[in-house]
Amino acid sequence: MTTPPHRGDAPHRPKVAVMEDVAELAGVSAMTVSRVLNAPEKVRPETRARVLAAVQELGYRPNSAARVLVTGRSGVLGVVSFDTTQYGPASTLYAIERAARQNEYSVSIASLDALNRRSIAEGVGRLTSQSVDGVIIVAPHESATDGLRHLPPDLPVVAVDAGDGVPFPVVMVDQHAGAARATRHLLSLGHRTVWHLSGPANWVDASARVAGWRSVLEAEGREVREPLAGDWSARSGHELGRRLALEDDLTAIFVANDQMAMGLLRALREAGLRVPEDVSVVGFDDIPEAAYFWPPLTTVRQDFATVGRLAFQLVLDRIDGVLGERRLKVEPELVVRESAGVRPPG
Amino acid sequence: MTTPPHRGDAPHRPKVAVMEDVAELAGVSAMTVSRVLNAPEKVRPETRARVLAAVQELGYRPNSAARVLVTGRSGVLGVVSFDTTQYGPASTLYAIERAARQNEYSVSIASLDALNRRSIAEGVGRLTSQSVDGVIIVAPHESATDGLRHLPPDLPVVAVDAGDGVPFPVVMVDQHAGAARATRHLLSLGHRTVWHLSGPANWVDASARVAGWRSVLEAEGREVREPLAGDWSARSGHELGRRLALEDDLTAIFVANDQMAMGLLRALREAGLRVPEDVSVVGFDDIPEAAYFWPPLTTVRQDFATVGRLAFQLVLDRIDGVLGERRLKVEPELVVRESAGVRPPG
DNA sequence: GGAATAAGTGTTATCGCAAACACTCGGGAA
DNA sequence: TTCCCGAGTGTTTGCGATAACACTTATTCC
Repeated sequence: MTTPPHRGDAPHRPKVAVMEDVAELAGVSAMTVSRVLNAPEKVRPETRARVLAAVQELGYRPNSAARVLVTGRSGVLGVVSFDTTQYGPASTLYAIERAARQNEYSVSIASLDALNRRSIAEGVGRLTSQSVDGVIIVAPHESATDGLRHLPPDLPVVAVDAGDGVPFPVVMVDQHAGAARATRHLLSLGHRTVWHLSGPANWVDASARVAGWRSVLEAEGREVREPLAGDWSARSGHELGRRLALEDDLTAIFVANDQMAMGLLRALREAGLRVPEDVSVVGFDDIPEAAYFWPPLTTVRQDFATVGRLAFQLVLDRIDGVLGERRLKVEPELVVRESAGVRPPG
Repeated sequence: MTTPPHRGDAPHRPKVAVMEDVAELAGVSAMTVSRVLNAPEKVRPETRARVLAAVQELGYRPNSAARVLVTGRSGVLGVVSFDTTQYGPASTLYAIERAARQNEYSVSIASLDALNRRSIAEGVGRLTSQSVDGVIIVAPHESATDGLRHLPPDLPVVAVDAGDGVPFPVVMVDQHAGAARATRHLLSLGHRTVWHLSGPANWVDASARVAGWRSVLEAEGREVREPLAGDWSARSGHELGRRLALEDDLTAIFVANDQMAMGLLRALREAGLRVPEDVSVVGFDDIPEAAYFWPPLTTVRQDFATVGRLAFQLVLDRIDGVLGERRLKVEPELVVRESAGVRPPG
C-alpha cells in the first residue's frame, strides 16, 4: 500500500485517511462518500460498492469531531455518578453503557467526589463542554435533586433514583414498595415489630426505604423503633449491629442494604444471637454474594439492569424530542432465603 | 440579561454563545478570546479581565469539537474494560477517572461483552473514532494480549494486568508475588501443603496466581495438588468448596479471590469443617467486606487505586511522547485476619 | 534620532465533515 | 421535438476553534 498523497509537506505524521482520501481512491467526490455513510440509498449501488471498498482499504473512520461540528450531534451520552465502586451504581452504569452501545451511542463518565450542588453542576458541566447529547445522573442524594434545578434547560437530562421535584424525567426502583414488602414479610412471620438499620441521611433511597418500612408498621399499628443510620458499609452494619444486639425485644431487622446486613449478621453472631432462630434479618439489593452469606440472606432484589436500560431509553427519547413518561418505577422483588424465620417463642 | 445579537435570522434556536459572541461583547477579536483561554499571559491584564467578564456573562464554554478538529487533541481518554460490575475493574476504572479528572482529562468507556480479539479491537475502535487521545485497557484476559497486537501503532495504549508480550506498557499488581506471599503464610502456619481454588483459565491474573502459588510449593518441596478452577463468583467457590471438603488432607486453601472464598467458607461450614480450626483459608483482593466475612478473611490486598493512577500516568506520558517504563508492578499486601490459623494436630 | 525588539492584538487559512444548492444526465409527457 | 422531472453526483459554504503570520505601538539601545 502506498502512502496517500499529502498536501502540506509535514514530514512525519503517519496521517490517517480522511474522507477526501477515500473519495479520491474511489474516484468520486467527498460528498458521495459522506452519502454512502449516512444515506446509502441515495447512491447508486455500484458507486456505493466502490466507495465501501475504498473505505475498507484505507481503514477509514469518520472523524467524529468534524461531524459534531457540523451536525451538532455527538452520539455521546454523559453519565454523572457518585460511587461506581458500589454494586448498585456500577451495575446501573454498566446497563446504561450496554443500552447505549446497542443504539450506537457511546458513554462518557463524570464521577463525583462529593454530593452537593456545586459538584453536580460541575460534573454536568464537564460533560456538556464535551458536547454530549444528553446526560443521565446517577446520584441518589438530595443534594442532587437540589443541584439539578439549575441546569441548562434545553439539555436532555434523566435522573436515576432522584427524589420528587426534579424538573426532568426520573427512573427509579420503587424503594418504598420494596421496603414495605420486606417489612410485611417479617411481620407475616409473626414478629411483633421490625427494627430498621437505615442508610445515611439525605440519600433518597435511604429515606424511601425508611418511609416504606414505617408506613407498614404504622398501618399495622406496630411499635416504630427509631431507625439506626449506617453509611451502607459492612463496617457500619457491624458497628450498629453491636448496639442493636443489646435490645431485648429484637427479633426482626430490616437492613437498608446487603453490605450492612453482612456486618450486622456478624455482630449478631458475636453477641451469641442465632439467625434466623433468634433474630430475623432482611436486606436490600440482592448483591450476587447475598446467597452465600451465612445464613443466605433474604433480601429485596433491585433490577439495576432494567433501570439502566430505561434511563437510556428516556434520554434517547428526550434527545429525539419525544416527551414521554416523567417518572418510571421499576418493581423490586423479595427474594426469600434463610435469614428470616418465624418469631422465636417467648 | 439580553439575548446576544445573532447573525442569520434563524428564528427559534436558543443559540449558545460562541467565541465570536464573547469577542464582540468584550470588544476584541476572537483570537484574543482564544488566547485568554489558552495562554492568558499573552494578553494584557485589563483586556483579559474584559474578556473573562464577557465569558462569564454569556456563560460561554468552548466547543470541544471545534478545538479537537484544529488541535488534534481531545482531552478524552478511552477505557476499555470487561466487567465493571466487579470490585476490581470498578475500582480501577474509578481511580483512572479520578486521575484523569485531576489532569483535565475526561473518560469515555467501552465495555466488552466478550473477551476475544474481535471484541477488543472493536472496543478500541469505538473509542478511537471518538478521537480519544489514548486508551487504557482493563481486560486481564489472554485474548486481550492477543487482540492487542493489531492496534494502530501510533495510538497511545496502556494495559492493566496484561500478560507478557504485549507491545505497549503494562501496569499490574504483582499477582505472582501476592500468591506466593499467601502461600508462604499458610506454610508458615505449619500446613504441609496448600490447595488452590483458582480463577478461570486464560485470565492472566488467575494464571499468575496459580504460578505464584505453585512456585512456592515447589521451592519448598511440597506436594502440589491440582488446582480447581472457578469463575470468580461466590457461587463457584461454594460449588468447588463442596468437592474440596471431601479431601481428607485438606488443611489449607489459597483462593484466587474473595468472592470465591466466601462461597468456599460457606461450603466448608456446611460440611462441618471449622475455619480456621480445621481448615485455613486465604483469599485475594481484600474487598471492603472481607473483614466482615465469617470468619474475617485473611487475604491479599490489591491496590487498585494505585494501579489506576499509574495507568493514567503512563498513557499521559505516551500521549506527551514520553517513553517511560514499560512494565510497572504494584506490590500487593498480605492482610492477616482470622481465616487462617495453625495446622490442626494429626 | 533611528533601527531593532518586544508586547499585544488582528487576519487569514484550515481542521474534516455535511447541508444546501447546482449541475448532468436519461426517460417520459406534451 | 421540447420540456420537465428526478435520480445521482459535484461544488460551495460554514460549523467553532486555533496556528501561523502580519500588523501596530511602545521600548530599548547605540
